[in-house]
Amino acid sequence: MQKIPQRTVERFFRYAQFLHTRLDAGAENVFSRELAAAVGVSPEQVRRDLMNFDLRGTPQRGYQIKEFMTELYLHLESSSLTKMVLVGVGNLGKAILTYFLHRRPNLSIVAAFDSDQEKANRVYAGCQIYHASMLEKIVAQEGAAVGIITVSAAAAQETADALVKAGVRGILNFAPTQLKVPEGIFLEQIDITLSIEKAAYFARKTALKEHTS
Amino acid sequence: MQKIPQRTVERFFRYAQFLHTRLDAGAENVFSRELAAAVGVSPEQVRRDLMNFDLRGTPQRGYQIKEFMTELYLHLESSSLTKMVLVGVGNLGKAILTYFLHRRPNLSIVAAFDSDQEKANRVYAGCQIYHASMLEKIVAQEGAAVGIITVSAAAAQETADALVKAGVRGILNFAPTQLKVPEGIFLEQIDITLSIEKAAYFARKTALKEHTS
DNA sequence: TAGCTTGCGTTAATTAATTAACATAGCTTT
DNA sequence: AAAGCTATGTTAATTAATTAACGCAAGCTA
Repeated sequence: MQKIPQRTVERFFRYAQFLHTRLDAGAENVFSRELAAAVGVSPEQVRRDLMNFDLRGTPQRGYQIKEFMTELYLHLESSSLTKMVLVGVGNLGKAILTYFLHRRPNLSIVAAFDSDQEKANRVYAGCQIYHASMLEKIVAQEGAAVGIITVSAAAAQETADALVKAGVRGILNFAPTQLKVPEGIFLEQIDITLSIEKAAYFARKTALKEHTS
Repeated sequence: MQKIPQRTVERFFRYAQFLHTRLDAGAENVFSRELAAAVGVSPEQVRRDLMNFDLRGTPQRGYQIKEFMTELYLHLESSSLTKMVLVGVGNLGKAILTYFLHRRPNLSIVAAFDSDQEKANRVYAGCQIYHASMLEKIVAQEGAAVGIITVSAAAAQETADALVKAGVRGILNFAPTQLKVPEGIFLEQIDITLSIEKAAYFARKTALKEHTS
């Protein structure tokens, strides 16, 4: 199986999401241009992505949605359960716990951690919260594959180190710091503040363009 | 002034963040390799980015941090205040309001909106919450440039339409749907669920690689 | 059944972005 | 003051990703 670039994988998940709604709506077939419109890319890009699959479409009908989804799930390996943990039960952490609760059947946040003794030994959104000192033990015990970091920037690196040490293979970092992780560990950074700043920047630029044109 | 690609702008903000900490630590100069390590890119990339600036460094000293920051702020236009609004005061919306409160001096969330009558006419994290029906009026009145969408996927598009109609030029969308906005409006999508799925996917891939190697 | 339409599948071209390479100028050292 | 070291500034090369182009097969129409 060939390695698929990150951007393409993202689009795969979006295709899957859209196909799900189409299937619920009773549709059996779908065209590349519909997928393109739903995901915000060009039809050519969709067809290009589909070269990764063993899937044939036809003119007039497009692709069979069921076949398409079978192929997608095969590649995305969504059939197996992936366990995740969350570290840092602040506002953002709580939001993610609530938001993500039972949203995806094959993904589960099996434990949360916080360094605050007050927050530990409680249950939030159906998720058990432990004290941070228990992190390595429980992550290893559960065999969690992904760690979600929602602690402060100052504590993010040591949290990441602990997660890696405990055996996770992927990290999703919401703290506004660039983390260092060993080779082979997947790292995704989501810096909300940075995104807001970026949006503000380009919004201003747009304003400027209107004035100068 | 030449147009700067989105990726580069992101790095600029990260440079700014790092330089701020260095300046606080009493440093006066900085090398490209230090910036590179802090931001997670190569030193060549840093120097390449700096070609956008009118800034000279020297061997042995690197770049003068103060000059660097002056140049950065000039390009990022961080001196002017940008007003933003947030729509959807759920868990995520509250997290962002709290998280972002006074974090950046030149960015301000001036109002929040929710379709729930219960939530309206209250103040959360120092931010006035209005009923959604007030959106267009207040956005236009305040001259907000950026809208942050933290409503459900179903309500996201109509929210975006209303924001655009009211005059915002940039939108940051946290709802898991691809939005359509007119040409010239900046759109940034942050799909947390998608990112989590992606992290799970690559974490599994990494695991697989270890078995087969 | 012949011709026409339509949208797929693939190859090619273009564009963007990253990485590498290297000449240059400033500082240090002796 | 000359030689050597160091990290910059820039150009070139490479790589990745998107966009365009177009032949082709499937089904519809008459």
